[in-house]
Amino acid sequence: MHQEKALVWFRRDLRDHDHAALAAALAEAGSVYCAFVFDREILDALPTRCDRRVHFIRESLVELDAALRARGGGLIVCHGRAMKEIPALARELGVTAVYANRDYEPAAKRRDADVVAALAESGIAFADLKDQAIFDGDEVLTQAGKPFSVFTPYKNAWLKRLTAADHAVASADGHLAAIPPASIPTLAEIGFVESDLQTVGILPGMSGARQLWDEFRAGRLERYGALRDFPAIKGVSYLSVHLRFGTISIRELVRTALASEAATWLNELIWRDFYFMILDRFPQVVTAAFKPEYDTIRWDDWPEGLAAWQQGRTGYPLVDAAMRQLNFSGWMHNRLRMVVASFLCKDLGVDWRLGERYFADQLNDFDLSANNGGWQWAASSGCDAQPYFRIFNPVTQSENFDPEGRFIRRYVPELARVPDKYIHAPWRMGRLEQEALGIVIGRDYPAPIVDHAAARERTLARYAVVKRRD
DNA sequence: TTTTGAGTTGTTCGA
DNA sequence: GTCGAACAACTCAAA
Repeated sequence: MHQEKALVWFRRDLRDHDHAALAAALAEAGSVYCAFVFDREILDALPTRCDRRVHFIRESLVELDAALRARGGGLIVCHGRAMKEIPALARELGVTAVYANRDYEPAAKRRDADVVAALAESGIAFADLKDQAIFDGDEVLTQAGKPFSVFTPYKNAWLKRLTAADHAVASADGHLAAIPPASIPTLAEIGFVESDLQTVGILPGMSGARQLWDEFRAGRLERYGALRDFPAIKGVSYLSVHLRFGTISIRELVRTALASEAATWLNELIWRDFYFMILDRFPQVVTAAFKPEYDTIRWDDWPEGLAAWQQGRTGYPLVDAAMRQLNFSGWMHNRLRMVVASFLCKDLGVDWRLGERYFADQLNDFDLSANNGGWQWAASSGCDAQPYFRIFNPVTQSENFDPEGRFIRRYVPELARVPDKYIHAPWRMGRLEQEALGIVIGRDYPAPIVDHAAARERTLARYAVVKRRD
């Protein structure tokens, strides 16, 4: 296929290297334009006008534009409905094809189908490329040709299928079309205000990704398996937001993980593919349980419980510290995502979808596939082949993964003076001791909102409806 | 078709 | 406090 002029539509892939759609366009077209659309359909649905993700995207676009300009091109940035803007821009530029990287979310698929139809009316081709994932939903299948629903056999098949070509750099020589000077809208121009991105230490763009990646690769990749479960320790990569917006290439991460024999970290990257696959092949998970029988569970309608969880005042220090980390920074350690998700579903008895929604609003790295997969796993309604379901004990998790309470004290400063012995369950302190420390439970820090042992019994009863009955 | 081995991250109990 | 077994008990995926 040869195109005279082509347009690359950037979405969640804000980089100019190792980029499948850009490489394909450069290889196949004489001249390539680049564009991004601030999609009103997405922006208007956000709950507030101060959003770190919009801020992150905007700053990343400035850097992407500069990188493209250094190569003789530049980025055209529109603000409107993508399904109108992209076909209109394609016609205006006179391109014969639009290239984009494939997206697996149901809403994105519908949008892209609309764009394809509108382009077709003008005789313009649309090519979507695999870029977000190493393997698409139809590439790693069971011997019966069906998608996997259990991770480990999926992972084994994924690894068996992998060749160097699957993680090769996507690059091509070609010509970027020159465009007039930068016209990237400010946040104010798209109806948003500045966020505290810098304050919470997030560096956007390819340069921000590069800095984190260099640091992780040089010093921590090898120790990831040993340190990843401790939220007080700098053990993980912190690259999630960059993977979300494509400021770093998944292929580069996989290449390095393989070369370093960093199997535990590679597993996490395979989980990412797994949940892309699940969302692609089972789009009903967006609203329903992956295992349908779990939709017969009756959840409690408890707005005050949900609010206490959201605001980090459940009286369980690790849960509260984790939620406050999320509220403060837009990020939460993965171990804690499991702890707080389990707490909402299995201690408070609240529908996992409400927790999923809160994470969707708060997480800088929010990705529908991974967030939904994680919540369904925590609620036991998702992809987990265990014959029974797990109920995390929030105190035991705290003792195991924040043994000295360092993480707790960082985000729940009112407990700073509580001795290590009681930091995981401060209500166990005697009244006199509480008063001596000046931390009275119920006055200076909440009493536990539920008793875990009792909540556990209620959950066992609540979940009994999913048992097979003969 | 039937059988077999195994499943991200756990908890509790009793020695 | 530590350790190993019991818990619960199903369904996936391959042989």
